[in-house]
Amino acid sequence: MRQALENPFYYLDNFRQVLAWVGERHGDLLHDHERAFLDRFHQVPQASQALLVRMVMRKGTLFRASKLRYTEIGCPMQASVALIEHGWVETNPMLDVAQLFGLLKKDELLRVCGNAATNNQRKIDLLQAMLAEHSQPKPFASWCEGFDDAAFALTIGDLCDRLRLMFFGNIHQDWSEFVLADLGIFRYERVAFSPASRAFHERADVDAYLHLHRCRERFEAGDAAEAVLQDIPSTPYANEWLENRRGKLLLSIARQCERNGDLPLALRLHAANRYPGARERAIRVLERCGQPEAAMRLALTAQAVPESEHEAQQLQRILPRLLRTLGEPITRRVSLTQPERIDLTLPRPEGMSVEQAVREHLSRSDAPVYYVENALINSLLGLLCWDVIFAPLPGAFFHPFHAGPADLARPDFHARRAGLFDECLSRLGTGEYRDCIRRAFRDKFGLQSHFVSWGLFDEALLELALVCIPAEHLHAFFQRILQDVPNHRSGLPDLVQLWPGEQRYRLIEVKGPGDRLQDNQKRWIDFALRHQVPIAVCYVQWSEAAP
DNA sequence: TTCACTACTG
DNA sequence: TTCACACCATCCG
DNA sequence: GATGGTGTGTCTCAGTAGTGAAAC
Ligand SMILES: [Mn+2]
Ligand SMILES: [Mn+2]
Repeated sequence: MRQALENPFYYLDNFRQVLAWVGERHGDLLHDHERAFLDRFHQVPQASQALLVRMVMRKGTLFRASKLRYTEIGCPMQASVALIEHGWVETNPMLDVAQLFGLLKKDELLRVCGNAATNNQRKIDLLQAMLAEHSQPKPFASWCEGFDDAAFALTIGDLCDRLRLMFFGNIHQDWSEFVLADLGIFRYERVAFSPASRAFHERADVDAYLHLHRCRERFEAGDAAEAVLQDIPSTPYANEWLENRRGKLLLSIARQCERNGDLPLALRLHAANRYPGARERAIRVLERCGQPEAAMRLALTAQAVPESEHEAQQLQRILPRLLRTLGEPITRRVSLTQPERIDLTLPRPEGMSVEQAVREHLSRSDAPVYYVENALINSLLGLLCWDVIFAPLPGAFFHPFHAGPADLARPDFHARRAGLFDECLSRLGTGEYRDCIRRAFRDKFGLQSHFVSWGLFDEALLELALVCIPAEHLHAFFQRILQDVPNHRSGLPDLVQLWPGEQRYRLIEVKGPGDRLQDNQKRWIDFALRHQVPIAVCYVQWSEAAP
């Protein structure tokens, strides 16, 4: 049964709220015709407004009247009149064969094209047959003579995407955020950000975001790299956030060039890209096209000032290989201290992961084991530093549906809040951190946070963790994560075992047959060994052969 | 007839 | 729009 | 065995209706 909201036009209210919000805060970033839409929208009948919003919220831009039946709207033909007058919706649109296929059911398609098509073939094969036969688009009514139905095309989808982007500051949050929040499915922290807060300050930035997004969609849809590249600016954006997005897209396009064998283009793109990881790819491409000297030069440049621990780690593998290629002497790497190794032979569990099997095997009544991966440490960090993470710094929050600050993944995330974080983490030195975490757990329970996984994390585990994990360890964990949130929030071991009687714990990374430590896991292991954090790697073999 | 998958809903 | 694992190819001692 | 790379499944709110294809 569906939950009931008292207002059947709830979605229209939400849409109006976005229009008002954007009009108030982003009015100067709108063109005249866009502002005119905001004004005129309120002047059409309510049923027409509602029908438009229903279309905006649904997938695609083409709809049949028979599929637009809503009790609160009534007759869609009648409601569409005002929308067509304003040009927001087009009636009887031209449709090519592919669009027609999206609109009609299979038996209807067979009626439309009474040719050699038979009911036996699948719909996708029918499309192939019809594509060859009908190349010209036709209006819906011409395709479907004798159908008692009409078709509409939404023409303001792009404008609504723009408004949504200006409201949320990203393209992946959609109109359903409102109703999900109203129903209590997603609950968000209330952040006291200033009324002047907004996602964008320049229209050109909105344009650039939308443009990059379209380019990415084309690239992911299979458009040729060269074609997409022609539309991506070749010079950096002044806005650092957008430049980051440009760099990320260029990195994935250049990697596709690597796969296609276009190494010169890949190298050119990587070399000009400041996005993290691009320099490493440039080194690898140079290595691959037989330029070990150039690869070595770039690798040494990188080693002098590595952009991240990840890059330094890659270089430790790349540099010896390059030295060998160049015939230079290799200094053997000193083998670092290794984590404790556990070898287990277990019966292959059915319907259970290898991590769960090890969890059950190692669990004791006085030392339970939890399968937490990144959730435990990140959640403790998110709870202790809740108020810092949700502090209303300029530009960090600008709508009611944030699970974290907008600059969470930026390099200066920690630096911008250094004082606040220092003060917050200092509580780990006094013992008041436990009550602080408990209080956040109770007060904030269920509120969306990028750091806190409420589902994988209950109060029993919280108490055990607070008893068993020393404050100094928590401090070291948190510092490392905050130093580079996107790179360091992952790679933590699968399991944690807690001995409340002895106030100790250990982390256990499980490796089944064929699995091996990943780079980010190795970096966490190195960290743990440096900080005397008990850590083990558990290698599992199956005691019987696979059936 | 059943089942898998998608779009839609609040 | 994430993260971790499963699996494959290649190279090397 | 070490390394690099690619593909896959898991997430997504839970429940419902519609569609199309496979099972029977
Ligand atoms: Mn894992
Ligand atoms: Mn593991």
